[in-house]
Amino acid sequence: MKGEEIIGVKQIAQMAGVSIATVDRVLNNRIGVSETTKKKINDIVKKYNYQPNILAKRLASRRLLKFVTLIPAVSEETDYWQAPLNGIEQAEAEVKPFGISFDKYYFDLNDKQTFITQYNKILKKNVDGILFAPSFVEDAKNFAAECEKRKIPYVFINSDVPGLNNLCYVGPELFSSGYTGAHLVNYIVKDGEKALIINISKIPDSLYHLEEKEKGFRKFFKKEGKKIEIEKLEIRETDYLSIRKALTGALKNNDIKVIFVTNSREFYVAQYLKEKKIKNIALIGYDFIEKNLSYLETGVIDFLICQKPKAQAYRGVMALYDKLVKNEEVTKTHYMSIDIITKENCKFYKN
Amino acid sequence: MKGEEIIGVKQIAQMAGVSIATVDRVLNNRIGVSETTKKKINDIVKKYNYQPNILAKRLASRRLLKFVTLIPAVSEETDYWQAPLNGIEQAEAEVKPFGISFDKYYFDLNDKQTFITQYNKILKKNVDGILFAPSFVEDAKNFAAECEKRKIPYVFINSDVPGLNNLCYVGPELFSSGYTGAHLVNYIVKDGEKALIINISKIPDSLYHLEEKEKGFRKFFKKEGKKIEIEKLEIRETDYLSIRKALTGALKNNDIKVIFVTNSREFYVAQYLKEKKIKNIALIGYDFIEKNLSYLETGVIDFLICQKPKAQAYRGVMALYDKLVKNEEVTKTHYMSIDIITKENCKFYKN
DNA sequence: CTGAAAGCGCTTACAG
DNA sequence: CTGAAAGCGCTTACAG
Repeated sequence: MKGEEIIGVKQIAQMAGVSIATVDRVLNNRIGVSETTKKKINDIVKKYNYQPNILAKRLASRRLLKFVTLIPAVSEETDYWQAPLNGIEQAEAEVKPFGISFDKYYFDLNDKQTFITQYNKILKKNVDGILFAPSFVEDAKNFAAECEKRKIPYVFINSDVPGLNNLCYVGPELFSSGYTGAHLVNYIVKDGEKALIINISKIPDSLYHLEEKEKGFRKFFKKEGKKIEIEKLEIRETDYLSIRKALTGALKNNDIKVIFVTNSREFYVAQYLKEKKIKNIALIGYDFIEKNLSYLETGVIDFLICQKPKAQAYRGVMALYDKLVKNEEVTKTHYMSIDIITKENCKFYKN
Repeated sequence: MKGEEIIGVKQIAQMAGVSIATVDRVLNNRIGVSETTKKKINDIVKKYNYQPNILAKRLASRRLLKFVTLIPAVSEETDYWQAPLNGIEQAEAEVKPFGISFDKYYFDLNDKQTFITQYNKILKKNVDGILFAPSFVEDAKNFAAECEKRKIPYVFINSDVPGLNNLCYVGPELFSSGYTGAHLVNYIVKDGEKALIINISKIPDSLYHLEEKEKGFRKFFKKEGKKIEIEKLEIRETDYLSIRKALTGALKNNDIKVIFVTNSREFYVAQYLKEKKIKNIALIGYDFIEKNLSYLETGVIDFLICQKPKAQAYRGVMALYDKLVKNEEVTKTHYMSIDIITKENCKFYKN
């Protein structure tokens, strides 16, 4: 910090009166050094605040690392997972020169078995770090257990599975995102008026996540002492026709002021509102995906709550890198910011 | 991309039937290579998509780079500039191992002369890249001209000065941030009701920026065809007493529904509203600074519009790095996202 | 216009 | 338990 001389292994070796090979052994906690020399070297390291040159380290080390990622495939239904994939690729480009290679695996969000098949493939390989989306909670736990058996650090993105020894989690804090959504809703509904929460999903595993958001949403009004009416609609299909039918039922003879969709499927609701030419219902939902953006721009959707899926994956990979290459401590939980996107600021948003 | 062999200077030299020194000359556009060999080498580079190993490059190059930054000092009045400083320091830590050292200079936002004094000091040194906040437009232009004379690339953050040959600008797009603010206001005021815009500043140079935001703000209502009344208050002092007086005048016998402050000084307005126990006026302003946050948390301030000042500085430094170290093209204008911060999502925000 | 050699700060066998 | 030497992929003088 105060402009000290920068020293290297050579200088340390000289001062300690040993060879650089011995210094290297101490620096990297390799075995086979007497306690006396070890201490002598460590003292010098401390005194001069020696910082290894990471460039030289990676260049000299012929050891290559293999990172593996396992996330949902981009599907026709949603291009959401394109963003995390982009984040992985950005990280890949950045750490490639440091001798790290990537293997990318994908599973089908509608087919739990594909997740299992893929993780079994991964476990057969020689990998140094894993990043995955634990979309199917139980299977994710099994995968995690296998990783631990093999002492492979693993990182979660997008959703967390508490109670495991993952290196870290990078993603949203769901409760607060629902809570934030409620604040926005609060500018739109008045006392006595109605809001409608809609959960659209056919994967049982995702219900937990949706309900966390819902809890946050409800908590806001409880805490603020607002007397709005909250209705709820569960839709267990993800095709427009089913959703259309459900909405027709729910909105009939009903004076809903605002709809809060707990995941990225609000484009279906928007499609419905547009089709029926309903203009006096505000709509808030999640995620910066193509289908939502077009409705945001035309004003059918009022707010999108987003959590930088690209950055999630990028940071997740970098956590593995920090741990395995830089040997740094990693913060276990890294919550993303809760971003509020409107028609006006969306063009500046980096998803 | 398709798992080709990774080749290095050695392989290229071998294939071209020359020495690696010659390859190096071509790769780095140094003089003294015949056109024939140059072409031969470039063809191989292209054919194998040779990517230089940046680690080895920096390690081998004994050339050190000096980056200089010139930003406002953190003052009693506002800790805003702490964030960009943190961003610079983060970038510094990251690129230090690549042989880059930093000199940080500061000026007083209330004293234009300090900016001039500092930049003259900088110009006397041997520097390779400069990042600065062009708060005083004319003086910034002079500084920029000197940089160009010396062929030193320079980057702007926080506010732009169009028409110059800066390497890039990283910061907000002001018009759109005002426009976004208006959208939020629009949920609060109804037709026929009143909004108040307040510009608080005593630096004439900053007025341009405030007015850009104001233009965006007004444009929204014009475009949406909303018939709200917009009043405006100019305050040319930045102490509470002056502001208190101005507010008392402006709010007397007036039914303002929402106040939009065009910079970070809304904490003064919040202080006033709190003091006078006025609860039915919503307040929107700029910037994630301590003084605003406390009012945000108690609900006096409804929304804060923020633009990641830390990331601005970080990205600004990295632009110099990309240009000078990686020899990459740099996008000239890099607008930050326009972030909407509420009581609920503020604790997840990374300013 | 071109090449042989040393070196950047580390790690990695190998030898003792 | 320890050291001498080669090498990672580049750049930098120096010599021709």
